[in-house]
Amino acid sequence: MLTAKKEEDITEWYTQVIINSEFVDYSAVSGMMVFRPDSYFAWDTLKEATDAMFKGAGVEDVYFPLFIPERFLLKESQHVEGFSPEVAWITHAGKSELSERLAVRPTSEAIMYDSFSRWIRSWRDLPIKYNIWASVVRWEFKHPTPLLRSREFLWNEGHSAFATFEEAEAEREVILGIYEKVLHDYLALPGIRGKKTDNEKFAGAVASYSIEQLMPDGWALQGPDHHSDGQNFAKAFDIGFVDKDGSRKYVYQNTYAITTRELGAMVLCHGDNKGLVIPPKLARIQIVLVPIFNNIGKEEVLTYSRSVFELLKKSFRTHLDDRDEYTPGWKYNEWEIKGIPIRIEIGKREIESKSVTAVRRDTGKKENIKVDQLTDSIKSLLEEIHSNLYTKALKFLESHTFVVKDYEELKKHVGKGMIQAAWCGSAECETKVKEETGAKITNLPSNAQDRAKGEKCIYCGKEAKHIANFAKSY
RNA sequence: GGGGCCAUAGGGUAGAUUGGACCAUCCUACCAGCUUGGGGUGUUGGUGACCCGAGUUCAAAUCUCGGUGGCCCCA
Repeated sequence: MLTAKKEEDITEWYTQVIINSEFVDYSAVSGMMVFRPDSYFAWDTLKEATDAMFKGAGVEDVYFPLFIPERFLLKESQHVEGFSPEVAWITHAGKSELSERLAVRPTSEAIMYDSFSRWIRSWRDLPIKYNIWASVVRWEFKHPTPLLRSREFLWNEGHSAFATFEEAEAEREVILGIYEKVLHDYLALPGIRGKKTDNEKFAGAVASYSIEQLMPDGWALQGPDHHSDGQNFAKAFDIGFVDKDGSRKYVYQNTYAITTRELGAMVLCHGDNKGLVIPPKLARIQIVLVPIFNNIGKEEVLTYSRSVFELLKKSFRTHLDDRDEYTPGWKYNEWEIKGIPIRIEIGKREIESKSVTAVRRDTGKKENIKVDQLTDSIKSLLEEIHSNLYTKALKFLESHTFVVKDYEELKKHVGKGMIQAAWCGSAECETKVKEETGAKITNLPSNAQDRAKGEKCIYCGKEAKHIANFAKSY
């Protein structure tokens, strides 16, 4: 049972929902969590869908070691600086101390690029478009939250190498397009695509782009991202090739990722005071059948329920909840906490009218559906649920995106949503705003940049170069 | 990075100020049975816990120190 209300205490609500729904659990290791069947199914589905799109874009899956020799991690200075405070180290094997410490990967550049440097010889070896599905460990000292900030999380790590800067740049559109499609089609979540500022870019990158998402408490969460590494890593790891003209050049590289954090975003955005609301495509169980009987009509109801179950099972992930020890009302509540998209109630009335009663998780609306139209009706109902979830999330994002012209106005909206304001591009102004308001620049929204012309910086008043999206951020 | 609060069955709690009567309270969960069944049925019986280590004491869930873990606020 949930006691916290989402609109009153969202952090307590979040904890109660993910635990009580048996979505995830805490583990004995601080900051590290357990994916139970429902959350792992959702991730696995997301992963398979993303992977299929990657493969469509010519990306190949590989796997690299979990451990990275210390000397590799030290090769790119910004990279080291960014990650070293959070690295977990392997120092011993059994009782003997290792001659060189091994880092548990916080990200895989250092181990992958050592191989890249040996594999790439000629322009004919390029481009390389590799991806690994893996988990990484970042020993965060901020208070960990399951899915949103875990010390170990699952993700994809795309790593590409190109002969030219132009080719590398062209990849960004493809990958971010895939991520937006995954967010839209599977998680039913919108986002704001844009460039990160130099302060906020990935450690070692030349430029980072992200999809920023807005949570119901008015805070922003960084979603999937894509980084242009330029030749930084290529120079540090000596990834060179002989070009057509006979000269030796360094490759241009990109990296990109989507993580299990998205499941946290899904919980926050779609969930309600009854529990989780899982978008149909990510639901391990899409439809749950609850037979309603008393001792007299029991067999009849169960027989009818089983026939409906056999029918639905052919097209949907369906579960028949014929447990005898719980009442229908109890079952309704349980499946609602778990966020199952559709509940079907079957009792005497439904048998008489050769129908079922379907109840939507997202709206709670009940409707009677004749059995001979069941498969088609359920199919469109699931689609409706998905698009309703997306539309609601999009409306929330739109109604909580504030375009502001002066600093006082910006301050008023901090913590209440995305705040778009003109910015001169200086790190000083960015830092001052963050210090004074707590809001940072999440990114520079791609679709808003044409509005920067003629505007003045929200902080210093000098000529603006960008429209920046300010928000308090997870 | 700084400050504060907390730790008792699977979950939530009482017991602590005043160390003893506590083989530790209550709700929930779990197991067995009966009952019930269109929004968390009722009932009987049962299972299950004092975060870890050291100290003080005749006696520690309770006091002291250390550790570990969790939560909140500020940067």
